[in-house]
Amino acid sequence: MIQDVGSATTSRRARLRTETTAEIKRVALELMASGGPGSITLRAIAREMGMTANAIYGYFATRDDLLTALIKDVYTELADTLEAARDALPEADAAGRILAWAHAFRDWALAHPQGFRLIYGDPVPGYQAPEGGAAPEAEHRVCAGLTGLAAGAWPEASGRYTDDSFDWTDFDEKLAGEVRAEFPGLPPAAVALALRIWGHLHGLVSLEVLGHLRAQTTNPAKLYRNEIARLISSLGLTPPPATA
Amino acid sequence: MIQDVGSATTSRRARLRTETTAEIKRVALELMASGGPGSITLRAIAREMGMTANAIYGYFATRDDLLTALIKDVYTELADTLEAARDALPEADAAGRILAWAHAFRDWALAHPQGFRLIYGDPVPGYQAPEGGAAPEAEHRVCAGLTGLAAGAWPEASGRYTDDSFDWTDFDEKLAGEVRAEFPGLPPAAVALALRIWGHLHGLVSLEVLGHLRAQTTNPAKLYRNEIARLISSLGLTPPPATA
DNA sequence: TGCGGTAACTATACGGCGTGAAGTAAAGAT
DNA sequence: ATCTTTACTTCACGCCGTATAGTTACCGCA
Repeated sequence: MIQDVGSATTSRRARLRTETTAEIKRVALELMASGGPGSITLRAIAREMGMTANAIYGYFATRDDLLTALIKDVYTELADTLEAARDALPEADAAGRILAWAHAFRDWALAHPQGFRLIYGDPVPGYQAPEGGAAPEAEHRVCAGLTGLAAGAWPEASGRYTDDSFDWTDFDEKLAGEVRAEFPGLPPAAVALALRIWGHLHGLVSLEVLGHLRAQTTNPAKLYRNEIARLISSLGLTPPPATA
Repeated sequence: MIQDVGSATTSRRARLRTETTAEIKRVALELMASGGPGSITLRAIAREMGMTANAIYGYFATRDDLLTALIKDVYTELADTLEAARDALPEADAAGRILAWAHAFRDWALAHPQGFRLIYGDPVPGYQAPEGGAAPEAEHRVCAGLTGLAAGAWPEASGRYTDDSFDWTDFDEKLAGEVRAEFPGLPPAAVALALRIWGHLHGLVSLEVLGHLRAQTTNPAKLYRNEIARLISSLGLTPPPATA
């Protein structure tokens, strides 16, 4: 059973440490999946791992630190999923990419409702997000990805947004810089469009996942499809034929 | 100091009971306003009232029951606010009513962020909403109010929604019944429109209030105004001139 | 006027929570 | 072989919701 499993560059200690950290997060996500973000508890995690709750303090300074790490991981996974769905279609297919992104978003949220709550809901009792949100990086990626979608649609859509009076100073400096570097010539109105798209998608999905739509419609999927089709149309693109 | 303050129909006991119930809720809302929904605690309420935590069990069977009552109250207050803002303008001014409703929604959310979290966020640790949401009635009112807005815009907007394939069975039976009674001739596509409008507004406002927009835009108000203007335009109505 | 019922409230207790302080045993470094 | 660091446990504190039992004060009725 004695064998060399680790690389030579990391010590055995560091390896064990990494593995234990990963296990803590894995167990925490399991608890969340079965009981919601509120059931992420140091004591429950420790119980599951055959440890004492205080042992976790060797890996995370506080429960909120653990939650922050989890939020970052889950949010990053969401961003990966969305970008993968978008990049499965050619850049030229602007409408298809928006459609793919939007459905990937809803599908992910329905498949991981507790993860969605963790990211977008009020997470847990007294959790306070550390300065400017827990996962600004992933949030930024999502926003930049949406701006990419808007940029793809801009040739057709720009004519409908000439009366917008947005300015680069209306947006986060870092975000604006990235967008201007990646899409030269794209006006600030396109970023506003991206954020509005985010609002549309997030609004319907969060209402659905958090249960506020259940009492109104029996067919949230149809509502969402309709929303996306109208969104694509409003950009001057051709929506795909409706499917049941 | 001895005087008759209550009405003859309610006993002194019942009066005190009502007052105490109201005080519990009032203190709970104060705690929420200062520390978020998570700091609504039976013990904290009792402390504030100079009582024992267990005394509250005489008024609410459980902490979740209290939370449910609070959600209902706050949601009802929101619905009142929205309807009042809408009804301040004549029915003929469809665009103005949508505008008023939308801004009342955001203004309320920004003025009562903790109330917004209570209603729309994941409320508190282990809170489980009792069968179909805590405040189905207020939720219904909001939805019906939005449908009223859609109905007001329908003469101008209907032409853009002829290709929608919504059916009355796509919506909650009770909601559909009310809508058909109040707005005869209004097609189910108008209810879908109302829900989509809700999604738009809720999406941007919840992103802003829950802090997910802060890292992207420095001017969420402008973004929201733009969203509403485009929404009104997309209905074939004339948006009001933009103001700073 | 007095008595019985009941409503309102307290006292005590249990288990669970995050977290701090102190101690222990094993692993690594020298 | 000794010293240091790491991983972990034990104990403790003050929070939490809530169950059970006991106490007090008021109300209606004789």
